[in-house]
Order: sequence, then structure tokens, then C-alpha cells
Amino acid sequence: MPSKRPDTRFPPPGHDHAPCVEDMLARADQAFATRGMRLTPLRRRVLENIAGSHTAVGAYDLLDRLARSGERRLAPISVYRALDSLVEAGIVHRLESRNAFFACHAPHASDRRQVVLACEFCATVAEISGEAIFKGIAAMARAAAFKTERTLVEVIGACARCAADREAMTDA
Amino acid sequence: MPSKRPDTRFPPPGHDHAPCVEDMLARADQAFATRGMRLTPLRRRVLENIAGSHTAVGAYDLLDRLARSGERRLAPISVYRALDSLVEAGIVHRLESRNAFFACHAPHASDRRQVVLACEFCATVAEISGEAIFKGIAAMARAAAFKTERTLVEVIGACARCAADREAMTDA
DNA sequence: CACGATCTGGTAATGATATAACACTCCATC
DNA sequence: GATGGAGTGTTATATCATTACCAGATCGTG
Repeated sequence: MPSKRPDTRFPPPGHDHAPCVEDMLARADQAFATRGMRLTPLRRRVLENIAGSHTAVGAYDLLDRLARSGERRLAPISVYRALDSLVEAGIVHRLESRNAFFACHAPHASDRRQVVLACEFCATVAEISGEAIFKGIAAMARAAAFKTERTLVEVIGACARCAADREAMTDA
Repeated sequence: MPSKRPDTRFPPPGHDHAPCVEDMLARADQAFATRGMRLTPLRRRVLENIAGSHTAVGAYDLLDRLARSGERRLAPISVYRALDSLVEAGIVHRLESRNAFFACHAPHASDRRQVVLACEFCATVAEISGEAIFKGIAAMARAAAFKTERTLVEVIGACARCAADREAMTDA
């Protein structure tokens, strides 16, 4: 049965991010607390910037945004440290195929078994649950006597909206 | 039924790369020819360097190796151009989670449906065929109205040998 | 052969991503 | 109030990748 907000997919055009961000911050507080970590002001600012959209953003994009919205420009290492802690807390993930980061809008277990769909046009990222897929991959790894630490499934392509837009363009 | 060299997994310690490289070069000649591309001396040198191990190597590692074995140091762009052509020919793949490149020792169709196992200790990479997995992922993407362009499955962990080594170390 | 189209790779500069090393502050704890 | 760990600042550097421009090689065609 569907819950109140089951949609971890691509948000519609008019989508208001504000409630997502609220939610995120609440879950972040929780996640940091249960891990005995601190959600410091810097980390929170970084998280807000990432969570402000459903897209994957690069570390240097974040630096720019923080510089615009905040006081003095941070050093890259500061952002990377904040990102590390957010990733460790499981509240932000890394999009490996793009060297970028995205906020996790879909609460899930810490052994992340999510297929990531990344639109290469609008940079939007969606996570969908993929238990069966991950089970299958784990079995294959075991068969090769490989000890899995982390599994990464990323699908690069076009979300429905971007696909439609591009279709329209090639028609014209 | 197993063929003469079905092993696309992790090579044993005493493994002699020479025949692999021979094979690789033969398949590379083939791959370039059928695509109307040219396997130039530079590209061949780069390929030999990658194929000389079963590990993923970074572009700048390659630069260093080429500089040591060859004449004058190449510019990064030269190596990247060679890598592009090798990747396009399907003879080298990119390990996205490490921004590195590895030679493809397992001939397969151009729509690559291979699960990549990458050992984080010895950097060895193995490809295993994952038809069913990729079918499943494609179905999930379709269900999300996502138009897949490329799918990436990478498993990061420890190969059997490295896992054993580390076990021994923690015991000690 | 002469011509132009295309491919290849050299040179130089720059952009983009990520980490190392070390110092200081803050704060919980003893 | 001494100690120690976590967090962050500062500075420098490492690593990954591309843009712009040009010279020479190669090849199909008249």
C-alpha cells in the first residue's frame, strides 16, 4: 500500500522543495544523533544547499553557492569534509558517474540497495528500491569469491520530461 | 560448457600476463578494423600498458609508465585521446568509481552487460556477465518512465586473495 | 599527381575534482 | 584546569580532464 509520500522519483515541474528540505533536516538530525555525530552549522548549510534541489551537484558548485549566500569563501577541503560526514551519515550520496553529490530524499536502510536514475540533461537524481537486483549482484560476487563492501548501480539517461523535450526538438 | 579460457575473474598469483596481452592486441586489431578506426602506435602503447595488468589504472599513472618506458613525456591530452579511442572500440572500459581505466579481457557484445568487481586493495578488476541483472534494471527504469542510455554496475570490495590477506593481518 | 576532407597527435594553457599537513578553537571529561 | 578528541581554518599540492590551436599524415577522388 502506498504511503503518503512514496514518490522518490522525478518531481513534477511545479514541485515545492521546501517541505522536502524540512523533512531532510529532520531526518538528518536523527541520523547524526543516532550515530553520535554532530550536525554542525557548516554541515547543515551544505546539506541545505544540496537538498534545495533534487539534482546532483558538484563540490565546487556547492562552494560557489555557499559563497554567494554566505560570508567568506570556504576552502574546498571544508566542503569535502562536510560532504564526507553527510555521506557517512547516509543523508547524502555520491553519484559516482559524475563525481557529484545528491541528497537522499528516500529514507532507507544503511545498507543502501537503491538503483540510482540520473538524468543527464536536468541532472535530477532518483533512487528506487532494488532489493532483488542487489541480491542478484551479491550472489554473483559471492560466486566469484569476492567480498562485497559496496555496490553501485547507476542508470544514466533521460527522465520522462527531458526525453519528451528532446523528442520535440528533433521533430522541429 | 566451459571454453578454453572462460576465466574473466581474478588471475592467480603466478599468472603470466603475456598471453592475455597478445590476445588483447589481436582483439583490438579486430575491433578497430571493424569500426574503421586505426590502432595507431600511440594507442597500441597505451593499450599494452593497461593490458599489462588486470588492474584499473589512472590516466596519469599511464603517463608516468609511458614516460619511463618510452622517449619523451606525453601531454595528458594525448593519453586521454588514446583512451577515448580505446574505450570507443570497446577494448578498454572506465571504472567510474575510481576514475580509472581497465582493459577488457572478456570479449562481449558492445552493449556491455557486465558486472564489474573491483578489488579496493590490489585494484584488480574482473567483469562477469550479468544479463539477468541488466534486464531487471532496465525494467525498473522503464517503470519509472526513464530512458536508459547507459547502465553501470560496480561492486567494490576485496578479491578472495586480498580478503584472506587482511583476515590474516587482523588475526595477528 | 593535386586537391580537399578527415584523422591524428603535438603544444600550451586551463579547468575541475580532491587531499595533505599543520594550527587553532571548542568542549566534554576527568 | 589539564587532557584529548572533533571540527574547522589555512596553505599548498595532487590528481583528473578539457579547450584551443596548429602541423603533419592519410586517404578518396578527379
